[in-house]
Amino acid sequence: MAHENSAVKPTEAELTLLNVLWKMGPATVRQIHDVVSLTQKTGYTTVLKILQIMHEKSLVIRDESNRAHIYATANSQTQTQSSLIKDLITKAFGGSTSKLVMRAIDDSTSDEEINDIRQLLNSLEK
Amino acid sequence: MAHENSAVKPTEAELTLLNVLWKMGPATVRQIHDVVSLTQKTGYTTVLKILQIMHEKSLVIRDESNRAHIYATANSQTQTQSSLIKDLITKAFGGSTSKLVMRAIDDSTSDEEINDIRQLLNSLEK
DNA sequence: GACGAAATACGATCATATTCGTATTTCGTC
DNA sequence: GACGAAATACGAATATGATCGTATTTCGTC
Repeated sequence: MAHENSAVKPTEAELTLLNVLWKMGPATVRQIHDVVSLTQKTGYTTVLKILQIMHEKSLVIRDESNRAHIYATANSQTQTQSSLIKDLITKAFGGSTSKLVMRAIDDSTSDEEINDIRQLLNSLEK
Repeated sequence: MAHENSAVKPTEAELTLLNVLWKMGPATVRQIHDVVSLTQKTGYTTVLKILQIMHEKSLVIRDESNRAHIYATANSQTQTQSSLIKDLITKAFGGSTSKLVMRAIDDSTSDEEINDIRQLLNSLEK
């Protein structure tokens, strides 16, 4: 059976906030804005508005029991990453996961990263 | 020195047309529209307009020597794929290529694809 | 219970993407 | 060189995303 939310692809601004939430865990708008402000000049109400929209889309959940609502991601980082990769594979790699992986690896990856990847592959072997 | 076009990220509609051009090679608007029409109900002038915008953005080049202009991609499929992957790695994987690769591989890949990937890794070994 | 700080809610503005209708241009054929 | 088919050019309408100003609400403190 399909998930109701699996089709919702976050926009760029939304993804920025999801990244913050994945790093911090549940947080208030104020806390999220403080972090975002370190790297961007985005207004407080802009962050608030985007979070409200994300709530409508069920990209985040929120605890309204206190005055300052506490936001948290509705889906795990892993789920969202998978969804975004899947989308890219479909739209730019003709549906081929291996083509995406090969392109990613070809594009300058450090020896350390190559090792990480090889170990994962070995662990998949029967 | 930087490439003037390396920063231009195609939109979704644009990527659809790039896919057609990569498959067909240089083509007229008519030819591109015919292919797109197989899977979508998009008007001829819509395809034309998007190609014109892509030309302004230098995502495509065109030969205007004949009445029906012939469009071709400005960048290779590989370059564009790399650019899109890089963008996703930055925005959703904290800049880690190996994390993206691991996620892609974890997400249900066929045995055949796993073998393709492993062979690529072996070829990278010294 | 009034005040004020800090929060949310709301709505307007601006930017970009997408779509397509209509106008104009081009060129082969008669 | 006029005609018509088929192309491009142009502009408008619509949708979505991003931003922020202002209004309203909330709640602790006096």
